[in-house]
Amino acid sequence: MVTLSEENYLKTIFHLGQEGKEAVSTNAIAEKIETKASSVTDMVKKLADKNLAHYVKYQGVTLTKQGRKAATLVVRKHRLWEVFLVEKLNFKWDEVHEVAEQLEHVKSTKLIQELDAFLGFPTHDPHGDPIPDSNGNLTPVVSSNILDVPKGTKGTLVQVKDSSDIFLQYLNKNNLRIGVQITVGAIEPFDQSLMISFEGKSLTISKVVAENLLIQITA
Amino acid sequence: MVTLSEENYLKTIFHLGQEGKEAVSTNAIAEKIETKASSVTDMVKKLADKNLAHYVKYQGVTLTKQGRKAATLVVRKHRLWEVFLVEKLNFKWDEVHEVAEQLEHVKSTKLIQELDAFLGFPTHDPHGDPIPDSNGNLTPVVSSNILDVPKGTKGTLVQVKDSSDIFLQYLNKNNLRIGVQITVGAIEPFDQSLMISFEGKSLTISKVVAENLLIQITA
DNA sequence: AATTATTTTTAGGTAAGCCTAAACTTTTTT
DNA sequence: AAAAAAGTTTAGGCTTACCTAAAAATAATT
Repeated sequence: MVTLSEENYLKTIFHLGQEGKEAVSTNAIAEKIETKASSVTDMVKKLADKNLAHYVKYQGVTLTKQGRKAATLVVRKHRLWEVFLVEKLNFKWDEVHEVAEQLEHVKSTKLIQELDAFLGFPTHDPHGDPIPDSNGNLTPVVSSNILDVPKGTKGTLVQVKDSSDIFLQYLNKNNLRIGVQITVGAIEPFDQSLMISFEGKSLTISKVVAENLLIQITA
Repeated sequence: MVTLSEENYLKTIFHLGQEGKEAVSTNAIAEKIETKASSVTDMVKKLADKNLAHYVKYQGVTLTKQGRKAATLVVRKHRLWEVFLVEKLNFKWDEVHEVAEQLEHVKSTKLIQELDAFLGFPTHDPHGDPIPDSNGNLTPVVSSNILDVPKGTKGTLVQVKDSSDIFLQYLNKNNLRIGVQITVGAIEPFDQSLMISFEGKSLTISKVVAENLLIQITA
């Protein structure tokens, strides 16, 4: 059995170490989970004992195959619940996180299967993040960072990297939603701020904002 | 803050002491929650400290106004989730309990409000139990035990008292569902088994079964 | 009413998951 | 390459929610 707390650690290691393959430091986990490094050391030993993680003292943690599967299944549940909250219960994309954090730990295979079907087998959550399948496999979104494409590129906003309330609220205010057609404009050399246009309007976004927008090139 | 464990105790005290008004013994709680009496004593002291229960040593527990409200809100969530599982996710009424036990502890006012609306403000769960409103108020089902009405009485099956999987599966097998029109027949004096007819067929049910069926008299 | 049986509480302990403070590694800087 | 800084682990504690065994109170029986 994987406890609620263990699930949160697995998920965090997965997210921090690009799908759990790269070693993640104790401190990084501690910061994300808002706990102390010493607590992380304790837990990581436990995960290693249970064959969910590889752990070498002072060298960081990676997930085992088993650990990665457990992690993706939590991610799957989290993202399916997010879709449910937005599509069925009128939540805004900046309101779903906290509730999905709780719902993701509910244990029932039937529940998640039926939820998936009820939602029409969605492939992405409200932030454009891909939903792992029931085996825990995950197809990465093919997309480009809006800062890396040449001026004049047109594309669809498919994913936002930062899912914090505050960033999503900024996007709301500016009508930037998943699915909008964006034309990339010029980068200001001084501060790397970027001009984009969509839905007939133009908008200048800072470098920090631009770094978090991923588009799928259409033309 | 009320912990998950506290919520389970509150709910149990509520159910065992007819809406929490009647004193409930330590042992009764222990049995229901599948724990030891000594653990119950510990917890009940904690609930009293938090002003959620009245507790007099050796005399059992009742809920305070505050405790009763907390309990009914958990019951409300439990029953709304049961409706969701049956109506939207194709669960059978004998499959919902375990999952609803987990979902009932998710904390989010918006979630439960929106879920209620999404389900069309249901008044009863799949077993016919009334759903408390958002203030925790609960309208009891007006109904009669099928054993207490005279031969020839017609009524609608509105509630089943036992919600255990095994009992519900027995009802499934015999096509007894909430809503069926039942005509009450004769009681066998020897073992108090009871003849009922519905949907054109007759069925003899044991006393134990009959005790758990509540009908609303229609004629 | 006294004894026995049952129920309940108290006392002392355990595991999970967290904490602080001190010790130890690794990395960075000089 | 030594010293300082940063990161990590160990040691020892705390709290929650359990447990067992023994003591105390209530209820049932004779």
